[in-house]
Amino acid sequence: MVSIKDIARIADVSVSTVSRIINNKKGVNLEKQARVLQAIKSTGYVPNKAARDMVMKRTFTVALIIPDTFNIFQRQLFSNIEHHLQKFGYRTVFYFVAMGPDGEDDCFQRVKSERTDGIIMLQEIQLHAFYEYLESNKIPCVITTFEKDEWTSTSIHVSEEEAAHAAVNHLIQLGHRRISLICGKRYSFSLERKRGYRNALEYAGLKYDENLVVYVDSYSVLSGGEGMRELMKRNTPFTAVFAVTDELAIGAMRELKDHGISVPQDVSIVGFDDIEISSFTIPRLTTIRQPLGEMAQTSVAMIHSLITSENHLNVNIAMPSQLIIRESTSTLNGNAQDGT
Amino acid sequence: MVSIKDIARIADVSVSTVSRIINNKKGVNLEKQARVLQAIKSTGYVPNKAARDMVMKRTFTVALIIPDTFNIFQRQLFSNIEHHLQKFGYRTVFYFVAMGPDGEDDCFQRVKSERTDGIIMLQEIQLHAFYEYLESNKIPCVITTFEKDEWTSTSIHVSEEEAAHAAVNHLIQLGHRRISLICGKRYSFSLERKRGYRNALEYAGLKYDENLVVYVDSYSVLSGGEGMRELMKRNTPFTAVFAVTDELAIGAMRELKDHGISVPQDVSIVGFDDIEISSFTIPRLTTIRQPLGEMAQTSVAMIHSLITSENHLNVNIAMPSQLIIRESTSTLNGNAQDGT
DNA sequence: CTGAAAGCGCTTACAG
DNA sequence: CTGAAAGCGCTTACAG
Repeated sequence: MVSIKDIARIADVSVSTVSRIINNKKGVNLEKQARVLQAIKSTGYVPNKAARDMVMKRTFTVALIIPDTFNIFQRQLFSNIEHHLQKFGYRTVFYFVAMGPDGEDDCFQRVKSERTDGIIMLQEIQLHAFYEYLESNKIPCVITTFEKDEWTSTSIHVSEEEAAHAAVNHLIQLGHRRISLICGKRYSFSLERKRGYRNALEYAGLKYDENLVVYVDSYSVLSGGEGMRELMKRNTPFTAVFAVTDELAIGAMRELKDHGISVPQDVSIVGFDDIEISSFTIPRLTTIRQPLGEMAQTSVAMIHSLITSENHLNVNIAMPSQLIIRESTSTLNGNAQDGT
Repeated sequence: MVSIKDIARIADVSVSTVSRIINNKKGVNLEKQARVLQAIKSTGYVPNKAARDMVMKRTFTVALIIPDTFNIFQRQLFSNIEHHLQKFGYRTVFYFVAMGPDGEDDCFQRVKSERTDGIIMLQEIQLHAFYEYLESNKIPCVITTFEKDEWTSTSIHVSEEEAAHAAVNHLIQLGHRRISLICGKRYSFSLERKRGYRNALEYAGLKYDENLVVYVDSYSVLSGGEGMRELMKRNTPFTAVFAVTDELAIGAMRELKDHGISVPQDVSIVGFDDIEISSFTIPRLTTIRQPLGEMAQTSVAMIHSLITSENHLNVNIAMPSQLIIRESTSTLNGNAQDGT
């Protein structure tokens, strides 16, 4: 494996000047520069990243922390972030963290051992020591898709509660009164979306009914089906449902279809996230669009600023979400069924 | 940032013995061991990966090369691979490569600079120098989801052509004679699936008709819709379609629906890959299942073996695929329309 | 069993 | 403008 010494030898200069040329420092003899460039070209030499990282105490990479069970929205988001990061010259390393203390600990070990320049978190981690570490070592960190109250950091997110409120209110405006909720207990986004659901109900003078809410284990299409099945078993009539993610909504629609219940004629349904596939389902899904591209772009702009600037001013950015009305919701009319 | 020297000082031993303890070498005084373990615990010390990588000339990570436009199947696959890699103690670093020479070159620079222990390729790269580099530096590499003829390496894949043949033959068995193809020109898998389509037709004594095949730019749901739109413009009647990926098929189904054409009553459709969502579409999609889990597992088993063993025996593994019949295909009956 | 020393491949003051 | 030297944080022979 060719090293900087080889280049120095071939070009008949010192390693210092090779290093200078590689790093575009000004003031090198043009003739020598030509010689080393030639040597680099002929050998295909590329500096060893590990060596450079060690001495510079910078890695030019940022870590992206995400749940190993990432859903489609998160996937679209991290693709986007990776792309922007690359434009800024950063590499991205993904830390997929498994549920529970062990997963978090693995992640923590990696941040300590790999020393990335910064961190973007798409998932909450509980481990207290983690935040202490970031703080005491002044490691730039931006949180995206949620906020963390106990920890001041810059975060980029949508007003989950408000957005969910808008989704449910859409259903209420259409005349629905018995609105089910499919949600989960993990991750703050679900809790907040549930709160938005509840608020919208109360705001409209509707009673919150535990029988109309079902909790599922994950936010996948499969869970959406399970949630709907559970709901239908309960014999509590409903004419609309708010699913806390699009995937859940898609699974729920599938299950309804299997029971001969039509969307939106019999039951209206609204999701959350506006993932790609949601404009292609049959029927197309009404949902809340998160400004994915903007969130990604802002996240990397912020992490870059945090990495390169002296004063770490933390900001909390709430981005606007938008209700996208498509085909899965309609007015409650006379022949709407009970969904049972 | 605490280093090995700090631990040595705190525990009052040499850095050598700290290193020995960290790396679980046998034969260290138990009392000293206790002291350094205590020091490590109290300081939260974790070895610097960059330093270790440099001196050991190993990184304990494998690179996963994938197209930056990865589709859902590829996403499921790389998630799976990452997971298995982790079980073997490897880290995964993703190289998303953009289409074209620049993208490939970036990727090549990264493999040269980051020196991963091995490489798993989910995407073909053309650059000749790349393979020369791998070869001359004896860098283990496994290719998954395709084969590369000019380059002997271990590869894991499905018999694309055969599988496509089976998909189209299913349509033929159902009585279809005018079968469209939605495919692309990029990536070998599409070419091979097209070949399977053609073979199946000829095998059944059916004529291959260019008017029935449409080429799309990507393998996304969006492109599926575009392909179908194009097909319908041509006024060439068809009663069935084979889409080279599930996403294409899903997009095509959506487009048909918009034109009031029912699947499978009017037109039958079969996809390829069996991505998760395909069991939840309306109607559920008939498709070819690739043994995703097995492919992932085998890929990492092979790369691990290549990394750890002396003799690099290359193997070419063809895994079985399976036709999954669901709701999007049915027999051609009297009232089937022409699809125009 | 254990420490001092050399070395991995770089970058960066420091002289000249 | 440029080279010799020190040093980054590790591991691994090599003595003892």
